[in-house]
Amino acid sequence: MQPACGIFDHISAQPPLDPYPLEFQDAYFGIQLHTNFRSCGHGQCRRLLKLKGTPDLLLLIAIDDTESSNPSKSKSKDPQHPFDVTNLEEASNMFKKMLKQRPRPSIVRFTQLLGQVAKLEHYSVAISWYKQITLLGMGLVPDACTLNIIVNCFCRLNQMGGSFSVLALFFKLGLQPDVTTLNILIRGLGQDNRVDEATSLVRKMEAFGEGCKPNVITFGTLIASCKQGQNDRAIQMLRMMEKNDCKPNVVVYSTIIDSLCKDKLVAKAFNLFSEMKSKGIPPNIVTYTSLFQGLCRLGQWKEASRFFEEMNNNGISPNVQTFSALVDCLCKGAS
DNA sequence: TTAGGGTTAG
Repeated sequence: MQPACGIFDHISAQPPLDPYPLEFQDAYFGIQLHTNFRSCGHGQCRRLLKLKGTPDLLLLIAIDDTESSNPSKSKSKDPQHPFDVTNLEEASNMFKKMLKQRPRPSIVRFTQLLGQVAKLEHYSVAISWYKQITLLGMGLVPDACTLNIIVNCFCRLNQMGGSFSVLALFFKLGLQPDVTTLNILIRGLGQDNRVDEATSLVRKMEAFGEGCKPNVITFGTLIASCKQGQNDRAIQMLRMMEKNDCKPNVVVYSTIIDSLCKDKLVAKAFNLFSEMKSKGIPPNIVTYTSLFQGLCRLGQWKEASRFFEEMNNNGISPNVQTFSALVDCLCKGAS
């Protein structure tokens, strides 16, 4: 319960988890109440609320752990081939089938399906199905994979209160969030224009325990959350990651280069381009396209043409984005 | 042992 408390001093969540600091004891019920209870009025939800503060949930977890710790039992249950659902209807049919199946499929199997639904961008559906399978009546207890998917679904829906409720649930269930969990939250905060909080979270990540050290994706996400006009901040973050012994890669550099080009700071972008090459980080088609577009937008056709040639000489072939950028500039009459 | 996170156009 302890590692995250300090972090919440700097992250504001929304009801029903106020006030801080969180004790986490209401987390499980909080998320149900937050997303389900108000609208559904089902008996199951009422029962859930009545159980608040009792050890029933823990008992249930203990029962589930006993079952899943028996390898012979769990192995025979589920063939582990991935689902091949291409649309929501197929996924929905599969979900209904799984609900009727006896013995009931494991949480792993349900998690696979939730992951597919989330990939299809049906985030609300994934959350709704998650709630169904974790209601006490079904007795399935989510694992860290399940929760990561749901944290991401809330983030994608721009419902950060829901995301942080699920983070609290990690602790409630004795699960360890990992760097990916936190990266998802950082992305969500950034999209919600809460870059200060995202930065604060990055600085405190290691307090979450082992496996939560910020990585190149953490910084890449944070840098990508800097909107136009925040290039200095993005570059500061680049330096911050280097100080943290985290080597920037082509994605990190390309993100900043693109942002500089969009702000017409093409010379600065080329400085970073030189910097990355001097560090042995080879630019890719994204890097080249951003710079090429930057030159085209300024109407620097000679330079653009020379740069296009350089790109080809370096074995990078233009793609549809490269040509679209060119066509767009020509149509808009940059000169 | 299943899944989840960062970059380019219009």
